[in-house]
Amino acid sequence: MDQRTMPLEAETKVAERPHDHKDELRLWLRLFACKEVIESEVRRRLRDSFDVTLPRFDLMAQLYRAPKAMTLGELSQRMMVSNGNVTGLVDRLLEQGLLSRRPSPKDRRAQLVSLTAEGRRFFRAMARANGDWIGDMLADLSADDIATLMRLLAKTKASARKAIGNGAPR
Amino acid sequence: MDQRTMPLEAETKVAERPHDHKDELRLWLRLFACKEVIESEVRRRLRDSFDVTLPRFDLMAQLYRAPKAMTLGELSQRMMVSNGNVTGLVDRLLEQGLLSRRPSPKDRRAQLVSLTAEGRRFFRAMARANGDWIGDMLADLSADDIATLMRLLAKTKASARKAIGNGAPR
DNA sequence: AGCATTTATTTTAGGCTTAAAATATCCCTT
DNA sequence: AAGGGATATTTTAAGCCTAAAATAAATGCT
Repeated sequence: MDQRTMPLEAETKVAERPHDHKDELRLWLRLFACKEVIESEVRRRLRDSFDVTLPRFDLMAQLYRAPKAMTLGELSQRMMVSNGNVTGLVDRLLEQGLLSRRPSPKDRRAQLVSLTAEGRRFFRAMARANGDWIGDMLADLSADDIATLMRLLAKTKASARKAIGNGAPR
Repeated sequence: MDQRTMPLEAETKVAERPHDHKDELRLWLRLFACKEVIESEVRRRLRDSFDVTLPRFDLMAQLYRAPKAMTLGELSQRMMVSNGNVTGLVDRLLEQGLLSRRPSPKDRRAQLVSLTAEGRRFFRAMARANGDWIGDMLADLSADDIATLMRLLAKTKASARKAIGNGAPR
């Protein structure tokens, strides 16, 4: 990388006298707390108003926005959760009559799931409420605040991915 | 609020033609995704390097930073999780010898838990590693970026709390 | 003292989540 | 066509998490 200034500094920075990362840690804690406040309220309202959990809402959102029926594998990828997780969620949504399931015509291992008519209606109602809730909760942010946050959170995510290895492996 | 233009607009805004809150929703999704990238990596590394879960790490952090031993109730309040949750976490940490437990001298219902010497050693090692991980993951953010994010995330949290009822009930 | 209320904790029932193992099927190479 | 590796899904075991009910002890009121 970039070692135009003081090669010795570059060495000692990591090995000898690491910073305490205090500001970064505080930022991480604040990010987490911020997300926690919003998420826990969304979960509570989904439960109270619709008797539904956030994971089920997320799964339905994926299906609602998808142009076609999806396999469980596609669902688990898009939701960024494990396969086994999706199996259970789909089972429970099937029981509720919100999803339908049919074997994939191309692959006998796979199954295609999609929302039923009732599932679509139900999701639309939830999505509208969810939009209102988020709009309310973020109402004190100006358009500028939102734009700045969008930019800096994208930068944050990119930085993390880079350090992790996703997106720019060392 | 600000109604210098078109008082009618202000009325219809909520009741009749609510905005779709698209920007707010996108911000919420990005905040969530950002947190998810960092958190899942921290969980993975805690497991791989220390064979420990994030909730156990969090619980130990509370005890480490506290000046005195704490009751389970205090723990659950500070961690913002349910009482029953703490019961299980404490059980498992006791099994591992990282915590000790004694009856409260003042209240026979309550118990005081604190880190054992081994628990303190172990937590210090984890905390150091955790600080390094977060420092690495957020390395591309400038001091300015961090300051701006701290400010706007505080504003975001305040806005959400206000809408929820915590901090400025309607 | 006696009784109701509150508080600290545990238990219970149910759902979410993962990693790893097990199944079933597909696809490619020979 | 037969075998071997890849892929889609389910199962399993373990842990996290909550709300609500159950216990046990403290507190307050009369």
